[in-house]
Amino acid sequence: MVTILDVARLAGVSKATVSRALNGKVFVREEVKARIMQAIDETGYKPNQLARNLANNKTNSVGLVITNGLYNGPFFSSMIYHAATDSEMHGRQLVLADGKHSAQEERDAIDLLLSLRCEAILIYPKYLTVAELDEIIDTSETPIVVINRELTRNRSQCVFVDHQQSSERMVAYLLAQGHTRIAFVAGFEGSPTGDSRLAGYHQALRNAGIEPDPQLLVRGSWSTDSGYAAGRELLARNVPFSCVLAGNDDMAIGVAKACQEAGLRLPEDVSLAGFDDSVIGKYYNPALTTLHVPMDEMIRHAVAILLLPDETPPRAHQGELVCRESVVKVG
Amino acid sequence: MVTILDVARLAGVSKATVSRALNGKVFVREEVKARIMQAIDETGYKPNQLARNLANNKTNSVGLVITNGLYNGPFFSSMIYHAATDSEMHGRQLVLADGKHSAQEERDAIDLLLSLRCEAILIYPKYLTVAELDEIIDTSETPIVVINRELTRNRSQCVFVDHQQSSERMVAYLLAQGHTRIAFVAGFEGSPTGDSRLAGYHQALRNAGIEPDPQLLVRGSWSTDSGYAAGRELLARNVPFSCVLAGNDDMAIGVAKACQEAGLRLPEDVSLAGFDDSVIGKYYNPALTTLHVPMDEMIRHAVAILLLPDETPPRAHQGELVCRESVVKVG
DNA sequence: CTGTTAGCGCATTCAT
DNA sequence: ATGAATGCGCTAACAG
Repeated sequence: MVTILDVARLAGVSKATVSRALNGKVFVREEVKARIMQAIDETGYKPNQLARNLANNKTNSVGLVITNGLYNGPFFSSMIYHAATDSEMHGRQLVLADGKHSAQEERDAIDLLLSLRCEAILIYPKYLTVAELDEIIDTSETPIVVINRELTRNRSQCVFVDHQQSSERMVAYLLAQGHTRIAFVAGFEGSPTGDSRLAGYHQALRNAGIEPDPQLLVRGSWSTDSGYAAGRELLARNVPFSCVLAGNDDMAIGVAKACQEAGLRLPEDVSLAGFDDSVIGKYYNPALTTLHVPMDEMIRHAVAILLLPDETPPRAHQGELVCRESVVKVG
Repeated sequence: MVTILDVARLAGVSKATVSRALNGKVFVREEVKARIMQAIDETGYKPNQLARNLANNKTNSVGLVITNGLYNGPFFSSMIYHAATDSEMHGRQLVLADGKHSAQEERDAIDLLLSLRCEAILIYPKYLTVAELDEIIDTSETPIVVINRELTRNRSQCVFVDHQQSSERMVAYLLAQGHTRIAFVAGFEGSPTGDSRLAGYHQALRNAGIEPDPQLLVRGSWSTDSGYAAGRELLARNVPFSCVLAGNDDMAIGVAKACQEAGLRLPEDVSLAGFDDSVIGKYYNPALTTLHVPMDEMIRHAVAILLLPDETPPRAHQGELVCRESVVKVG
């Protein structure tokens, strides 16, 4: 491996001068600089970022922890996209770490990023609880921001939308369209996002004086496949409903498939809605009514909190109802 | 920052002993080890991976270069997913770098990963040509594997499928269904993948004695939005066709939207097919006929070439025709 | 403006 | 089995 010393010798200067010529903070005679550049060319020298980082005690990188199984699918791909874009905008490199399948592994992923000396860490938790996250942030010297959880103590270290309220708004809209028998495809049992959306569904129904029918509740696990399975389960129960609200768009599209296989037409026979506003919903036939989650805005905010803490006040993010063709008026 | 020295002092041993206790290659008395572990606990010591990497001259990481604008969308999300999974399977960490918007920036991304001392690099090129990639690989000491290009010299350093042949098979199938007026939505001008698929389309038509009609060719840029625009453009030309083949599934779904808006029913009035076999195609209504690209298999192979070069013979990857509902027989 | 010296935190000789 | 010394490649004082 060719090091800075090789370049220095070839150029007939000291290591320090090469370093200075490269980093440009201190002036180096043009003539010397030229010799150095030529030596770099000849040797094919590439600075060792590792050594540089160690000497500077900084890495210019931000870490992102998400559960591997979730990279797939439009939601997380959009998240990685924005995390990478925004990091680079601040001159930082994004490093991914896998939260895998347990709270412990999510901790391990954070530790890995910490040991890599990332300047800041972004986490979209799946298993770690709010209490655990608060604890981790309390004891961490490097800034950590949590996406999609409302923390108790470190309220400025998180970005999120109010899923329950969003869900209430969605259900209120469905009710306003005349639907009273609204089925709900929940997410994972224990998923805070899923639970909040479910709670919003229940709340909105009760606000309208409707007692939720447990027969109208099925569970999926966020994927399109699971939505399809949930849809079939719902249909097999043979209970009447005029509308299905799925915990996210992916599942909604799975439900649509199940309905169509059963000979139901969308939206004539059954209305359908989801959450997240993923790209496909816009192009699906019928175009999917959904609740937009401003991922771009949230990630931009999260990265700003990490990297420019003084200039970044906490602020709320709002979901937005997107009405398209998949929901029709009834009654 | 708590270092190995703090731990050593607290445990009343030398840095070397702590290091040994941690790495486990050399035996350390159980009793001493216990003291060290306790000291680690008390101090909250986290090894500095940077320093460790520098001392070891290895990083346990593999880099992935792709163009940022492409992270989005199911195709690349699946790629990142598999790259991360397979890397971790080999005990390596995935580091993303952005190829941005030019060949130079793709080079820069590689250089960044090189300077980070990644052990190996994976690149899904967009701007760099085969000749340039061959040149880069020739002069690089760290292994580089190119995804989705057939290299000229470094034939064992790339994984790809034959897009032209796949496309020919697809078009042959469409012809066999009785379609003779088949429109084609190409990708970027100059995209090797897009050009190969287009070439396959032309070849298959000529094989069947049909002269390609330029009126049936439109261009998109891989995104669903661009497919929609291309679809509208095609319809505006007012030329007859019974089938549209899009350069990828995303664009196919955009085309579908355009057709439906024009009052055409799928697949009764127009058949539709794509490439890639993205998740949504399976659930789309009608389910999309497509050509499966074995991304999982290709990435697994690529990572194996990088990390286990001796055990990994080069081999061809095959696309596979997936016939679903969006294409119907005519005539 | 440039050379010399001293670390950054850790792993790894060589001693003992 | 453990300690002391050395070096990984680079940057940052400190001199001149």
